[in-house]
Amino acid sequence: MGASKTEHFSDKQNQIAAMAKAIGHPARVAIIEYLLSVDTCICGDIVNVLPLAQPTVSQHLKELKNAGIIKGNIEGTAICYCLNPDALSILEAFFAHITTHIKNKETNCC
Amino acid sequence: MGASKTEHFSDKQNQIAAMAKAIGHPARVAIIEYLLSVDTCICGDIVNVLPLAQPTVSQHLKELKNAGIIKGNIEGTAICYCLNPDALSILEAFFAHITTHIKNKETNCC
DNA sequence: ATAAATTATCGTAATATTGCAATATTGTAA
DNA sequence: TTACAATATTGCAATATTACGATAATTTAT
Repeated sequence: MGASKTEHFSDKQNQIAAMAKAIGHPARVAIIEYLLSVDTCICGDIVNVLPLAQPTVSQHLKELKNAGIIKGNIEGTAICYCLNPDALSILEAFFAHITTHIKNKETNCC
Repeated sequence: MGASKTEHFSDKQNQIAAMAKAIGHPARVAIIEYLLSVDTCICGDIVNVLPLAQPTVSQHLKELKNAGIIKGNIEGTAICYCLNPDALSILEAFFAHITTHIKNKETNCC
């Protein structure tokens, strides 16, 4: 089939999955790391930094934006892309919750 | 094409992406949450908990295992699946690093 | 040995993703 | 207006993912 059965899972699970999926590509990890490293965040820079063609980068940016990981504002002839702290905080909390609770488990059998 | 250009990115970026990708499906988020909620972690339970057929669940477990998110041991007629603290710590550190550094940024322009 | 229970694998269909060339769109400058 | 620069969209080919029925493999119990 190829289509996920999202309706069978909770909103929270779908949200975490959608954001994780958006980060699940090395180019998009690279974009996130680049946006974190610069203060001014113009997309033109990103195209030059990544080893991908401009339409491909634009597509990756679109997916990150759809998932809420980044935000973008029109800024004249360029576009200002930035990380979205809210989305990344949700992911941080999710993984912090997991690692905290793993430690408290008695039977880590494997 | 459909094939990611993994060779153009760093090992670290590929590792983060591979793990995030593995979590990028609501069924696999549900599996992780379930493994976190129980002490004994037998796969039979998971099949009953998820709204998916047994082969599909088995496939999701395989992907989580390939990405290092979970570990599995043969346990008689069942298989004991557990979360892998090492992998989840890497992700936690990645997102903690991001959220920490976002706060320190001066120009969050969007 | 046989049967039952549990998980994995195979095969296949439907759909999604990745990547890029070509082209469109939008804003700036002359 | 026209030309230029930056980003988005379209269209397409190659590949990957998702899901499940059928079947295989493995272990336990009888």
